[in-house]
Amino acid sequence: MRKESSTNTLNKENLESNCGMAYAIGILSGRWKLSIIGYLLAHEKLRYGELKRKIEGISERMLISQLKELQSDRLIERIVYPEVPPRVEYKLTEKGRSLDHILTELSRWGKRHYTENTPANAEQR
Amino acid sequence: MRKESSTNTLNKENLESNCGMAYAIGILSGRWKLSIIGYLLAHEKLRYGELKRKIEGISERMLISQLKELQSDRLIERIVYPEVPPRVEYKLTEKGRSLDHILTELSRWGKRHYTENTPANAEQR
DNA sequence: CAGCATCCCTATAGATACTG
DNA sequence: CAGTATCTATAGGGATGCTG
Repeated sequence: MRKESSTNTLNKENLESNCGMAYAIGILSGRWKLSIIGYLLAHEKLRYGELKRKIEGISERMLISQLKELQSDRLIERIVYPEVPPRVEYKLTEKGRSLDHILTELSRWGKRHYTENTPANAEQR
Repeated sequence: MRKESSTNTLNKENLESNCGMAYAIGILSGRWKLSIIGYLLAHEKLRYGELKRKIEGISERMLISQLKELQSDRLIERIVYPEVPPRVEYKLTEKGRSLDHILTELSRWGKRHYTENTPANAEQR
């Protein structure tokens, strides 16, 4: 797994029996990662600034760190154009794109269950 | 979405276009949720103490809170037996179990890509 | 046994200002 | 434009002790 991605971890036992899952989840569950992936699934290529504008609410710090993690996990690719007003584009890698199917299914699952959402113990908190 | 689950959020724009996904991810990305779901997929029914022992490393505080969230999202069901040494069992709901397929695929995806893991910029940090 | 309350520490992420 | 650097607040989560 990543060094200390911290948002989502599975313990050792589960890692052993379920490392694929742990890996997938570890990779996918940063605060904004799925936003980014989602936009890149829709738009093919996006510049840093475009992402920043689309994911309004995210700080530059977060955007960069999430992009770096995604890149380091080889889900996205960073393309630098050596121009004078610098230009950087991000796009999904083959690996990143290969998530499309699963994410679509997950999204479908979500849609299917989103409506029937009657929390059991909503009164808590 | 949940009130302030905070671990994983999608912003408004993305929520609109992708609310199913956001819902799914919001539900699934607590610190230990997938551990719990994983064990319940494997074991059908587990008592509080069993979970605590299996997910060694989790604190009671966390276990309870994750269980509550899962329950409140109707992924798991809490069954209380009115006995004198109290007994509580947790099991997946139909909804929870319906994730099996996707989680299996995700796990498979993870396994497939786990090995070919050569981080692009591992030297960062 | 199952779970809640409290204290407290640390990592995470927000804001802001700066650079190649 | 595309990031970095720093500073700080907050809250997530660990440890501990208590209760029905």
